[in-house]
Amino acid sequence: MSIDGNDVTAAVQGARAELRGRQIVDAAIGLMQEKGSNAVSMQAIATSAGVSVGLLYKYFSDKEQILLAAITRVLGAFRDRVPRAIEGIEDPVIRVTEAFTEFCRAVDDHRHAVVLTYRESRSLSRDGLTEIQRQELETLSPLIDAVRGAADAGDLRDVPHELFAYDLLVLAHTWALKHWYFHAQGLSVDEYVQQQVRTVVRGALTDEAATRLDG
Amino acid sequence: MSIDGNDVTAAVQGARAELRGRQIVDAAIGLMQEKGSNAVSMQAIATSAGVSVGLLYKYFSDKEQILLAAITRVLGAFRDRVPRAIEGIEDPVIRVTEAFTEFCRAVDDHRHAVVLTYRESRSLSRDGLTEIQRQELETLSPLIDAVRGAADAGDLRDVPHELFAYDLLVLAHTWALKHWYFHAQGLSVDEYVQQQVRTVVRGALTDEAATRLDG
Amino acid sequence: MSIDGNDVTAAVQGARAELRGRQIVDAAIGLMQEKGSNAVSMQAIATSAGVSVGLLYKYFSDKEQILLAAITRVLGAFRDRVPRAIEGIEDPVIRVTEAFTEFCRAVDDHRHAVVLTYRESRSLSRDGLTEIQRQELETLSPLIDAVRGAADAGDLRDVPHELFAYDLLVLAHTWALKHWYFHAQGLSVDEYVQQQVRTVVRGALTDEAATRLDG
Amino acid sequence: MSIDGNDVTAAVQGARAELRGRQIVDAAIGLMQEKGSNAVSMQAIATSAGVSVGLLYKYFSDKEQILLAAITRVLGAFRDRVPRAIEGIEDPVIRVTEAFTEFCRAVDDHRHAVVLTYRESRSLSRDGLTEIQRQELETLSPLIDAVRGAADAGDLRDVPHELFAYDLLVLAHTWALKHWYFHAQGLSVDEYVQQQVRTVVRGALTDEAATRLDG
DNA sequence: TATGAATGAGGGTTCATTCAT
DNA sequence: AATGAATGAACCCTCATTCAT
Repeated sequence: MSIDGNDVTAAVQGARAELRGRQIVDAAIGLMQEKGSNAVSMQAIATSAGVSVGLLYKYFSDKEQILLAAITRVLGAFRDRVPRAIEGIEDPVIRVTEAFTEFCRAVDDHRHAVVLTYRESRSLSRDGLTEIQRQELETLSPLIDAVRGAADAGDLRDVPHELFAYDLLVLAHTWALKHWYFHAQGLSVDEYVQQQVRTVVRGALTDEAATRLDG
Repeated sequence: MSIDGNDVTAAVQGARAELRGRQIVDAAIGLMQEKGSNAVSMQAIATSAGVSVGLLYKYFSDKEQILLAAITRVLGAFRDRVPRAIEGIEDPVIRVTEAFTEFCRAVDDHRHAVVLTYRESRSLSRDGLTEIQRQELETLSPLIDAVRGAADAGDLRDVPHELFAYDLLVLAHTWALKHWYFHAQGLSVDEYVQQQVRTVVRGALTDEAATRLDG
Repeated sequence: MSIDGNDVTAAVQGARAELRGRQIVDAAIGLMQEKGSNAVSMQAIATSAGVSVGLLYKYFSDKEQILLAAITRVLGAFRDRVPRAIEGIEDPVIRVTEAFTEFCRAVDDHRHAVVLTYRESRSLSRDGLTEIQRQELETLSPLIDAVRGAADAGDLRDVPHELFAYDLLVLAHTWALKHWYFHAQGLSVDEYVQQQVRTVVRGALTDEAATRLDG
Repeated sequence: MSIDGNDVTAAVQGARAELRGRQIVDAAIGLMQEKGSNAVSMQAIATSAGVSVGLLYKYFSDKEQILLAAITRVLGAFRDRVPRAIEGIEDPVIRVTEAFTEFCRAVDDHRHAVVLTYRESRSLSRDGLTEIQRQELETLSPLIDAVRGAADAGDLRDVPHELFAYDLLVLAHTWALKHWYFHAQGLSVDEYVQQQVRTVVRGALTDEAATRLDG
């Protein structure tokens, strides 16, 4: 089997198309981070991506789709990184703390993008908003699993699993949302994680599990 | 001490001016609550406040000042309500839970405005943003005090006071930010508070204090 | 009864508003006549009317409303002039010829506007189009009345009344639509009318009525 | 005479070029017919013709040329169909009625395209417009011939030949331009033709010729 | 010959802000 | 003090046209 000219052409075009889409979304994320959301005009995205306004509409049907793609990219990273980080870890408690840790690190890597998720989501249509919320729930899912694992192992006090998992998610987001505060306190992300583990995670554990965590 | 005619006039004018300012900010908050912040145009604020567009600019130099005043008012409510709610309560643990509870209820009363604070903050000027952050710290202050009180009484595990207080603040905000989620779960604000107390506050207490909370 | 300041103010404002509306529609008609329909941009209308783009939207909700108002103005003139022109004329045949004559003269006075009606009507929404068609039927109505009058007097051959009236309307429009042709033939509007009467109207009459017309 | 390889190539290319041009114009006409002329974008024409946008510009220098070619094709059909339809008919009066009938049927086959001719003509350049007018006169020509034939045979009252012929042309166009009206009246194209013949053509005939028509 | 990605001027529309009254 | 008519820059989006491949 050989690859003929058309296939090559198609492949090249596909690759270029992908590249363009990435360029545009990157530009959008970049702008959203540094400027007020108002500044994220199609013109600004085009300029920042180094393409024309018209081309934007070849790759995305309208502005909302660009926003959606940008947010999706960030949330996708969260969804994928957390399960991978706790792969192979046996201790249910460590699975929880490591899931939270990785989530916080992912947030740290996309700090501005997380902020923009909170800021831009309401400028989406109802459908777009629903889609983003669905994706956020996907990022919650690995946390819930880890928490349930700990609960099944008898390591958790009697706390509502989903709420506890959601708290972990929110407190990971908080690292981005309130970075101005923690930064003023001279806190690094690792210190932040460690303190939150000591404060929130440890508090949800049974004494036995807590001893294991401390040890 | 005598009050002459000019003073009276000035006083009346001052009172009227204050009234006008209040009217305008009320209108702005009202619009923010019910409509998407898209609806918060100067024209909409003017109409809703029952004044002319021109008059808005007599009381506020530009739109940012109105937004700032609106956010300030909401944050002010948080700052004032929490200390008042725990006035006279003796038990340090109950002071913490009640402070948190009141904070959540205040958030519930201004749900959309809280969301808007997160959403609009980056459209403010740097100065405006700094001012909002300063005010947020003021709302944090009563929570820190309550937490310190519990710590001083020996009711707290070894957790960082400020971070713990900040978590409570964030989780109060979360009631507004993630209301779509909790609403889908059929959670009322009181149930939310109760579960968060069980999950986060209880976990920060010593065994002795926890027993007191449960009892 | 006296007119107080507010009434005066309101009256003045009302007059100014009316003036503005007229200005804008005049500008729109002017542009539509001389340029291709593409050239009738909101910017062009604004410039031609001597106002800003923004102001256009204070008086008309969107572009379609301006177009609609322009067409309505022209059709209104047709509707009003024809009945007035045949007021007091007794002879049913003369009423028909005079109605047609006046219609043609009205068309001649608004030649370009008639052309624009044909040209722009399809850029309207379905509702707008329906409205224009309704108005065109109003301009047809006096012609139908005149034709029926002649028919009732026994002056008409057996021709379908409405179609005959509609033919007269169309042939009046034709003076505008095909002016390039008649102009090349050196025909004046009065000569055009006279020839059409001889050709179309006379042919619809009974011999007796035709003799009366010729006489 | 010999045809060498290059000639063959050139001939094939010429044929292909002609085919392409036809494809494109067909697509343009098709779009004009079914959609509002809004849909007639270069992209839409290309897609509908099954070629690329770029190729359009190999065959036509710009959009106006495509529009022009499309209108030309439609008018060409009118020019050709009418003489063919009355070929071999002897009676001068029947030649007139049949010419009109065929014209109306041709209009009915291209209803939207006729409307578009009226609508788009002013968006053409002056040269383009002149060309269209010249072509319209070509479609008038067979009607004039038929009318002159009837006049020469003494079948016509004293009516201006050209104007009468032009009226027939305009009333044929009217079937398209005012289709909304006739459609609302439940009129088919054949009924329309029959009524117009009774109203307009019959009225231009001498009594003797009219009797022949009725018989 | 044929493609379609890329351009950018121009379209309609909104809205914070100003100023004559 | 108060109005609201007026402004115009900026928004999102479309489409005729070009050109590297």
